Amino acid sequence: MTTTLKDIAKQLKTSVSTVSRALQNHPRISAEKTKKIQDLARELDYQPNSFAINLKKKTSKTLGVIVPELSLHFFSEILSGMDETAHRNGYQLLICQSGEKVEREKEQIQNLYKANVDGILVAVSKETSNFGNFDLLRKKGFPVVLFSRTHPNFPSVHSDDINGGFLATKHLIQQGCKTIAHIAGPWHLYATKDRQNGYLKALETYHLPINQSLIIHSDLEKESNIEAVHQLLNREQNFDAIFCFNDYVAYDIIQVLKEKQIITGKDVLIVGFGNQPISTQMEPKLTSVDQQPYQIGIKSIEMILNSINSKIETSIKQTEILETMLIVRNSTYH
Amino acid sequence: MTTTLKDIAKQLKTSVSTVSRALQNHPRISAEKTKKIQDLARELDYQPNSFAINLKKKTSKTLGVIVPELSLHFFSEILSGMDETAHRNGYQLLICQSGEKVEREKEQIQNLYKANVDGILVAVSKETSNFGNFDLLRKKGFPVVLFSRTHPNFPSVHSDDINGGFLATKHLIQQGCKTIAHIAGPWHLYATKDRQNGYLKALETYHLPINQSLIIHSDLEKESNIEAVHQLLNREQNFDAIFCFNDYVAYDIIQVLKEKQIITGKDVLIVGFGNQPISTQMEPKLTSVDQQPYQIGIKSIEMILNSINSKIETSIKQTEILETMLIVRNSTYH
DNA sequence: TTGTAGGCGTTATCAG
DNA sequence: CTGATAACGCCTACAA
Repeated sequence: MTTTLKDIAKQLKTSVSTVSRALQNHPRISAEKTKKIQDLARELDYQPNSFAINLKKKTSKTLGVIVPELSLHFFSEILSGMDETAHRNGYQLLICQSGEKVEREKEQIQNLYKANVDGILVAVSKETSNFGNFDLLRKKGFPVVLFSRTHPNFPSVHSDDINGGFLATKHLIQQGCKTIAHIAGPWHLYATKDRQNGYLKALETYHLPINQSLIIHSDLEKESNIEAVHQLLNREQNFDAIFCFNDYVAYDIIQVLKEKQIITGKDVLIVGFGNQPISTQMEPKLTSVDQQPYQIGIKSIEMILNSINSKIETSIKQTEILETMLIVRNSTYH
Repeated sequence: MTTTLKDIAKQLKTSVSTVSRALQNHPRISAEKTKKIQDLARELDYQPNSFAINLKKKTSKTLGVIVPELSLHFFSEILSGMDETAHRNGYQLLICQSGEKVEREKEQIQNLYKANVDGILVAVSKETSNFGNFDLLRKKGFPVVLFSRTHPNFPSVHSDDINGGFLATKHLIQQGCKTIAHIAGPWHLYATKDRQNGYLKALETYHLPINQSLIIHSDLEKESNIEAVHQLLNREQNFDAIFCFNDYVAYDIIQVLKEKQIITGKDVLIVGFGNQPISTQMEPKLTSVDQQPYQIGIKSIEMILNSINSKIETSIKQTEILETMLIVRNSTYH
């Protein structure tokens, strides 16, 4: 049996409320009695029942987090930052994954809501195009923060992908490249537009022609990536660089180039995005844009705690955009 | 305001208990009334208050999980399996990390315990040598399952590292290697002993001499790994293969060999352990022992649910050992 | 300074 | 079939 306030009260022949107060160091309880109570509590290894406290206080000090895929390094890095920050603030994390399925995502939102978490953070699944679920929550004044995979209508934390795309492309231009291709992601991801816009902006800024046939969209699956390079290779016009939507795309691309005896970093320069572990593990090491996932985690928690703690209208649209930076490695540097 | 049973009762001029029963499809409530109540509940978007239910039922349908590092792929893969299985069984996961610190681990155990989770799963931190915290919990009859980083006195789920080491070494022997070095992990990890024992067993089985100077321990940090190869290279006697404690060690080793113009897969064969993404991303691709982390996650949850649901003494020592298998790639195959 | 009483939202027991 | 009533463990006016 776990010990309760009542147990302590009974043993000390006092009342539950006195015990409760003593344990909270309430000033109006005599020092003597307080000590006695606290000692006994320690002795009996008293643990306040969180259910009762939650019920009373209507708060669980728990936040729900939904990620598409727990095992994607980018997300686990974010979670790491979240965990750190949440704990520093006395919160715990109820973490679950959507598996990139809208249905599952919806279900998880329900679960978390039912579990009475104090707020929900989510990186939306690839499939999600309808944000009704989130809107419903917000309508109820329930704190929601989107991170990484976001939507302009919600409080969000994500990296500055536009500038990331710009930096990547600018770097290629400065390395002397004239014909820079871009393998873009699927349209429904916000990041796709942003990275592509950064790419376009750099071309404009440095007065290079924009050629739509140099922009190829991939659904990010391996086959699609390979198909994308082939498309580029089959054009009559040559290219001397590729800015890839992410590091995994870059990896796949480079494998194909290798087969064709095209040397990355010399014949063709490649830049990835995400600065994932793969970028330093592959050969050649990949120049990539860092997104500070750990920081994304920290900022997301801070934002939601902010909206939980301020009784102010939580619907103020808030967006935190984290700086991206280019990490130069051998794939663009000979 | 969120709606409660009382609200519904009031509107329908009935009692709270009737509403409660109707919502649970209790057989002794008239079909008509049940329908009316359920309809209104849906309309008002009634959500049962989990705090109250938990308080009443003394169970939270929540499991606590502690991992050393959320962003290590091996663990996030395990978590993925856990999440899947937990949800299928109606449980949620409170996930946190120890950062490989005993202090932090202890704190997290306390947090989870206070949060009234129904059980705790943990992969112990590297620093942990004293299992007192876990013993305390077990003494109270509190369900604890260790996974991956385990201890023989507790219910555990981990991979068959002995056989993994055996398979890896046997493979090297069958590839014709005669002088096989082993870069082992730090002693306090159980896996270290197991993998090394597997290695020794294979040498014995195939009648190869055991040479202690071929076994070098590393603390798994990069410097330590590099130091380890150097030690091997400086021996008077040559070696033709290295079985590494894990894939990251293998990666570091291979980098050093490359610098020395020693060709992996030809001059020296290398086997890693873990079959992590890095093993297919590096060049050459690494032969490695797969540990089925996703399965570890599944089995761990099943084990703890088992001990939660069976009122039988939870202290039955239980151990689930998952099969390992060798994945052959270019680092041992020319 | 301390105790009593009521309530948080649900469930379960016991009458009716 | 339905409705009080108590209880889960804790907190907090309000009294004393």
